[in-house]
Amino acid sequence: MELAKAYDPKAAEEHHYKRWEESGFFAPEINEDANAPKYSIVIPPPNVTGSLHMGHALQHTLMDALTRWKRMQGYRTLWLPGTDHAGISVQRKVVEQLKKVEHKKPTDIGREEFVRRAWTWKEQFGHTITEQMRREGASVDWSRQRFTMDESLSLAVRNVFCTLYEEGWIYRGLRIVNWCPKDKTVLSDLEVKEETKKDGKLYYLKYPVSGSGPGSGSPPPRGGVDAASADGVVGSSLFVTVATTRPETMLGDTAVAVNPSDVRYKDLIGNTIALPLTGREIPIIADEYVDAEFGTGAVKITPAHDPNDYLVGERHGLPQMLVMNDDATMNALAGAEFDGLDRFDARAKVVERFDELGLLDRVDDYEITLPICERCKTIVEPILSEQWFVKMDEMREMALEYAREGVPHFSPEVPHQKVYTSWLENLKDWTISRQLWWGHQIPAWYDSDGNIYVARTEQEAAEKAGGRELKQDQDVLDTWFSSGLWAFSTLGWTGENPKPEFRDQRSKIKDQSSDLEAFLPTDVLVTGRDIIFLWVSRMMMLTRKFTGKRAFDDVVITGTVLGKDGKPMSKSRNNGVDPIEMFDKFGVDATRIYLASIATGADIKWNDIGVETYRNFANKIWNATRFCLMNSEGAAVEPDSINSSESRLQAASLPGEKPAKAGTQNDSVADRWIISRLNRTAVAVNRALTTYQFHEAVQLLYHFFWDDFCDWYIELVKDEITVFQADGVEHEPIDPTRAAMTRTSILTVLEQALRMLHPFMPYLTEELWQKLPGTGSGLHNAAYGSAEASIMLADFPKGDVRLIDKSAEAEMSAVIDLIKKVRNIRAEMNISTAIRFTVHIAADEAMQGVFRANEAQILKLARADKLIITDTLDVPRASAKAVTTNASIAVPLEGLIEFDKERERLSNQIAKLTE
RNA sequence: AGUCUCUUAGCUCAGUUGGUAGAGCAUUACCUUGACAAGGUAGGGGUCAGCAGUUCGAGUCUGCUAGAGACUACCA
Repeated sequence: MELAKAYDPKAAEEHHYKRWEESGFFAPEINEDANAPKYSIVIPPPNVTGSLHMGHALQHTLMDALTRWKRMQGYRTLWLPGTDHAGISVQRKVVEQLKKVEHKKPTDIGREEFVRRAWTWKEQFGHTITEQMRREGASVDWSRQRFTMDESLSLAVRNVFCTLYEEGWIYRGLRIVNWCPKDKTVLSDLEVKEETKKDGKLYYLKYPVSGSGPGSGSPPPRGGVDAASADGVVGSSLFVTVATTRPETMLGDTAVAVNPSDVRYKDLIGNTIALPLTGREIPIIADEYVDAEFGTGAVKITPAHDPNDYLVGERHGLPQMLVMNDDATMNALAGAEFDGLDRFDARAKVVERFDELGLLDRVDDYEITLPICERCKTIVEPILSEQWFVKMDEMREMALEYAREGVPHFSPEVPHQKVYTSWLENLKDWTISRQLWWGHQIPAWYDSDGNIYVARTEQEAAEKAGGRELKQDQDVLDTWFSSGLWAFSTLGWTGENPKPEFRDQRSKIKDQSSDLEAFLPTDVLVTGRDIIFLWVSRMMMLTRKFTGKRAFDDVVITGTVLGKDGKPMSKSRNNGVDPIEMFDKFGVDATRIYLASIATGADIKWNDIGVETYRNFANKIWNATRFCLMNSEGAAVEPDSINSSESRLQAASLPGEKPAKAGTQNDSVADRWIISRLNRTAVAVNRALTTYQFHEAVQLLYHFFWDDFCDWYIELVKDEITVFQADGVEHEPIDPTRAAMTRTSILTVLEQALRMLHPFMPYLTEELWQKLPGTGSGLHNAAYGSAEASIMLADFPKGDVRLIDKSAEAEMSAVIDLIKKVRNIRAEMNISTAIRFTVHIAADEAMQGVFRANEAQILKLARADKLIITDTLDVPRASAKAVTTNASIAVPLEGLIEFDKERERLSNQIAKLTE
């Protein structure tokens, strides 16, 4: 059999996935061993907003490598796929589409129709995502694919909500929340990001103190207290100046606060302010919250528009005046003059009016960080609003207890283990309601008196309400609420007992009723650092609360794949790299193994050249296999020939009998060496994967394959196995028995290497494996004995430390050293490769034996025609000499080079270098 | 402001209990030798950001300095 001259990824990628999937290789049921240990991963469900990006490709590669590795080891393996409904993101996409295509607003078509369109959107992009994952080679069990709004997962959501409500862990309350005026919904703290504005302003507004005048006993004006000038603007003569970045909120001020120990204001406490533009009187209060050193030491208090002010207001019983609408325009409470104005127009107008009244003290440039909506970048407005919250007191403790035991364990450990723990310690309540239509509608109903009935179904609510007319809460739950259940809701947990049957339509699947018992806790979660708090922490809490188990033992945090400019990939920067383009250009396998070669958790600047390197590696693997196949006559893959030390010993211990298999006592140093290297590599690869050091595994495999196997082993045994030409006729190798044995061992070593590469390069390795003689289901891990043959079910090499042969490695390294030094002499002396010469070697007795045993290989690879091996060197003066760790070598140069020409060349070189 | 990370060859990056610096790409010379030019052979190139300390010995441990970055909190 002869392969094409170069590897064509597309040809290999075309058919294997389909066969794997259709043969059920991805499902845990493929495992025939009832006692097999289990291994499970749930995928971080991609948002159904669009297509997958390079970050997904990275995470999927790592998850797939782990899954394939464990599957090959005989684990009952489940990698569960699915997608997330991504409330806000999808809602926004659908709104945009509606506007663009039909020039309509959501309210024009109504909730029901809107949700229907969102489902259509989900179908479309969910499909795109699953097709991309198939291209990636992801060995996920599609029969268990989930969506966060599946019926069973939605049931789980309702049950969790109701249980938490009944236990008092969920409550409805009036709080300052983050409000996005564009999306018109509340956001959790984690969905709010920051943006630094260098051109921000700090406005100093003068508030006239009521009923005070000069000589009324107040202290000499200092700090923010101003004696009024003669203009007597609003009939007052004393001012308190406050500083604010949001002047428009003054319309909702209900107090001015000062520090109780601030002597400047001491006598003003208890007085009132005539709040300009509103005609309202507000008190001057004392509160420790105020920092006397900052600004003027006097703070306007707007309880309905600022979290700190809210707390001050609570302490002092201040009224809460909400002066904005949900789109961040001012409302009627702001006054007729401002009603309907956008918050920024209102700001300008407030400032303008203060200026007109002579109450604008000054405006400073001030760098300010603004809260912005993570999704739409709109400036978030803190406002007072009634929402649903999850109390974090008990939840926090549940996660913290685990954290103290080191669960989950993060890789890399630094800094995530610590950051995760300290974040938990300072956790605030979680706002879970969202003013959206797309998502899980909150299972709470209200009667006309405002009584709340939280129930699993409308019927249950109606019963509780005793026949009163009910209206369901219009809000939906935060996307992360359902995501937080992902580790167990995807495995069949619904909170119902007995479990309802949602799986009827999936009749071809065997009994999965025990998925929850079998696969929870999952083994590892692979995800990005941006959702450690949003998702990882909540899964730990909710999984423990509802199943009593850990969601997962380990968390692998991947780095960020940055654009070529070193910045995060984004549409606005136009620095994105589409995984599909890379697949097309370099192949899926090259892209995958490149992604796996990145140090765990490290950010990476995207670099096509990195992928190209592994594309070249793929081609190297292809061509090495091509060579082995061209010289495979009479041989086949036989793992026993190299793997089982027992059979090797056995074969060697039967005197007078010919070895039953290749690779026994007749092993050459080269054979013992490559077997040793193979096992050393296998042990190290397993260890690297166990500790999630993917890049290390990749490096080990790369160098084993390219350096040890291709550069040395193939070159060393080439003559033994190659069909050669002489006198225009093809000849079989001189020693056919030896050739057959070596051909078997080279094929077997190659096959072992392909198995180890499979988790990273599934397509290439399957393509080649299928072509090797002797491969078949007989090579499968015992758990897959009767399955159709595939490398993905082959037994993953464990590596046997007993086969690590230190003396063979030492001998080979002496031989390699020697060959390299001779080659170096040739290159330095500028001797043509066509010229063969005599090499003198001086070494101790043991090493002499080693060199004699490998004389043929040394002669060939050093392109020498004679070795003279002695105790001490005895060579003419005109010899090139070199020293290795174990030997001194010399090559007499007489007749090899023309000394005159060499002298000339060297002096030219000297001249050139000293110019 | 707090916590943390990074700074290693021209470029992109590995370096896991401290023991004489590694890879890929780029580069130089030679080689179209029957697996592979997406290749082979042999090179060149680094006071591991700086300073001080611990140690027989420091890229690796400690402290400080200088750059870069991340996260959390606050910012009237």
